[in-house]
Amino acid sequence: MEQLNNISSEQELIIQKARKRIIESMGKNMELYGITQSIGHLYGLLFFQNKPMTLDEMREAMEMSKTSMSTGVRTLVDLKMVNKVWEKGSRKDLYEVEMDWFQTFSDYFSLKWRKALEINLSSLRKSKVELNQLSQQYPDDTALQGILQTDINKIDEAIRYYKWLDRLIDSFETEEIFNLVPKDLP
Amino acid sequence: MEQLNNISSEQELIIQKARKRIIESMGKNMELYGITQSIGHLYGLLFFQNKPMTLDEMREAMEMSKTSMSTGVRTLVDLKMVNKVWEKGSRKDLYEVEMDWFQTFSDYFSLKWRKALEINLSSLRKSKVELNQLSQQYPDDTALQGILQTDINKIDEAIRYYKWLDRLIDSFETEEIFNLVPKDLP
DNA sequence: TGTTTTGTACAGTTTTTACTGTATAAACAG
DNA sequence: CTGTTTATACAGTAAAAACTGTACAAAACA
Repeated sequence: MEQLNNISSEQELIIQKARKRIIESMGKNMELYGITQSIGHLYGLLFFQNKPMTLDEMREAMEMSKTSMSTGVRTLVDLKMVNKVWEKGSRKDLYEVEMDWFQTFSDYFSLKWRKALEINLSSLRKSKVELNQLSQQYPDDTALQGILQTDINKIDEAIRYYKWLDRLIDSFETEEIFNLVPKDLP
Repeated sequence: MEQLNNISSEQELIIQKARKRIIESMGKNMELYGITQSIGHLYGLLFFQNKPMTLDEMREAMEMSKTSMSTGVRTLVDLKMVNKVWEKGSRKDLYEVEMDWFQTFSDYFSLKWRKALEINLSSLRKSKVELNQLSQQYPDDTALQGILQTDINKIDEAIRYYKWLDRLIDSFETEEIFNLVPKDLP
């Protein structure tokens, strides 16, 4: 690891232990971000690396295959948790963590939430149209109307929720959320 | 399904199709809530059921084992997405969905986020103490101090992020979030 | 109390996901 | 252009998760 060769091994041990605690804690909790424990661990490793890392360095540190490092780091890049960086002279790809966790957090949940929102909202609306058409077709069928009204009410309530979620996501994407819930207390 | 026997089979078909689209859409997106597709599907089934359901009814509708229904519905109850309800006369357990999706959403993410927050914050603080101690022990070792400062800065930035997340979760739990991002636009 | 019904623990099976090693395509240096 | 290095596609294997059926314990009823 980077400049740790300038200090005593006793000191290094303490630092490594302190880092390891955090890295493993990250690894455990990264399932929240839908990533596996070992990819979470990889993230933690990159977090404390003070320079960009190559796939071979990761492979060595993680004691895993290069293929796993390649797919793992790609996942992290897709989630914008890690960035690919360029360094002249090196023909290896280099990666480093995105240090802005506020950004990472809002990127991740914006992405996931919006994906679910779009699919669900589209289904809800399509079904609502069909039920409304059926309703207009048999306006005097009270049994039918009762059922339809129940379903349409549920759909409307769901749509109401998704409209709210849409605005919440907007507040993440525009960073308005940091006005509403400030990064630091005054 | 409940009162669907009072209407023509042609009408029922349209309703079932409309429901099915939504249920399957839910099933697909429920992985966001860390639940499997079939449990998501079960949730969707319960969503359109207009009365509480027993395990046996679920098993029949889902064409799955009763054991799976038992574990599946238990997962949903743990996540507060489904409630166990009591009905005199029946000695079977009955379940129905929590219809307040705002509540479901904030319960789920409060729970998950807070769990991760507590574990990570605790590791970060513990490691920070150790690094600070090491720093005070060798105040003149510039190589060491450089490394320590870098690590401590990272830890501080992470702590800053978690403090923010803590306040965000608070706003979910106190429902203050609905003042900041209102459920309905005026 | 004994009898019946209901939910779940547990072990075994199937399916899915994570991971590895090799083979190959793409990128680069000379 | 040729030779070398690097990342990844792919097929196979190992590990994990989802699901099932049986067997049993807890609860409800008579």
